[in-house]
Amino acid sequence: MCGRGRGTLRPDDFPRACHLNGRPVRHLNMDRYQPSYNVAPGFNVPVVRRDEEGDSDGVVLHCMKWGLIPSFTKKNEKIDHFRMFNARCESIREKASFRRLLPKNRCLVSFEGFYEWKKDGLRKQPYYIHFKDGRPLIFAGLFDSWRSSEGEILYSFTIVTTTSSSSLEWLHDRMPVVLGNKESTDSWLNDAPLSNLDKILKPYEGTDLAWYPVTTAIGKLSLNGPECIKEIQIKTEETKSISQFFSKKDICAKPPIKKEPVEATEQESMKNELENQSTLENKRMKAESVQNGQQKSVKEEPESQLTLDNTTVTAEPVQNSQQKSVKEEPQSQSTVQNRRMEGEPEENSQQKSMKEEHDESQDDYRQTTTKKDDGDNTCDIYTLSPEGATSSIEKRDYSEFSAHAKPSTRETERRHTTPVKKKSKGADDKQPTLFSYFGRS
DNA sequence: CCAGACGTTGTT
DNA sequence: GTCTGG
DNA sequence: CCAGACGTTGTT
DNA sequence: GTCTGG
Repeated sequence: MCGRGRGTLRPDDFPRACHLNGRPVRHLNMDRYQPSYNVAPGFNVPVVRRDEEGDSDGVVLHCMKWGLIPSFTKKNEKIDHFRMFNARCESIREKASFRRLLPKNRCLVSFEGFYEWKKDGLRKQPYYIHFKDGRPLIFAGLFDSWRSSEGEILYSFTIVTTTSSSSLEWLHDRMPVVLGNKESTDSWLNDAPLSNLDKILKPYEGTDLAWYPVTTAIGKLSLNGPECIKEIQIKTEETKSISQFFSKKDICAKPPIKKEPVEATEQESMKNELENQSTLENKRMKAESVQNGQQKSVKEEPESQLTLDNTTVTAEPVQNSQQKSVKEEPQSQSTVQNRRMEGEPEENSQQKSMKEEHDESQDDYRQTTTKKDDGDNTCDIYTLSPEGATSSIEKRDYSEFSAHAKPSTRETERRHTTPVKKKSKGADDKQPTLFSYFGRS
């Protein structure tokens, strides 16, 4: 589990997401960071760890390789980042590779979301799991360093996993340890004693997680743009027949036939337009991409939205039946939450190289604000540069982050989200609004 | 004493 | 490095 | 994590 | 199925 994630945060987002406002932050190897919607083990990923040098309360935003390479790895041994990209919390105290890291080598890993493949017989359907309000997830991590034969020091980390929360059991039996508040992140990062570990290395049972199915094309790492997190409609046997009935051309694989919305609400169709637009743009900036028949079929299927809706409309199977139905999937339906993508295909890629070890003093955190949606969702995010020598930035619509927190459409949004104990119509849960992290800086 | 392992997934 | 197995 | 290969002989 | 590569 947790072998893929979305890592498109800007460097400045990490300390804030980890509730480290005001503390000195050193940057290490951040020039290696290449944001991607499809991050896998072997990638360079920024983690936050304590700074042993300098100020005692300082932290380091340190770009490391995902996939632990223990320090005792043989010099000649081939390094394999896929062997230990996860660490079972049940075994970190025993296993030699992890145990030694517990005292002083803990770190925080931050992804906006992660992907999990649900096995349905032969099919494997990936889902994207994220916070409703779009704030990043914080995982418990452990890191190590290894000296290669060339004298190079390789830093790497692993993500601690635990059993799945009750709301995600239907998807998978394991999930990353999600540190949901400042108390837990501070505890993991700073607490030397391993006595309190059991308290924080538990499945995240908060009600503010959400998920939806995404294209199976994310299996290929070459797909690494926003289309990775575009919600798709599940193809059940039923839907297949229906869509076949309405359009035969699908099987004949004709040249690009523009979409044919069999049925779509107003916002749905609008969403589709936006997404089609963005897809084109992405293709343009993408080096290779898998652009072929299959991917096309995925996006040119605005139809099939109808069937799934009945499931949810009827009633939320929440309440008590929830825990029993491990088999059944409280899975997706159409959510309005992901109306993202760039509204303005402006290509304002400016060069900005992140400097090593550069200390920033951007203390304009406004995370105290509780403003909801001010309508301004544009800000800089990092996008892949062809060769990754330097990171380029592109202006685009950032609503994908905050859209999840849209107060409107609450009822529909609630479907694919963590079941709530009580379904009182009033206020949603008590989770703090933190998406202001992403206000343009 | 030395030698060898040291890990996670998931498995129609 | 550190633990287990022989 | 997923995707893709999975082989030999003999070769200008 | 199993191994390699990303």
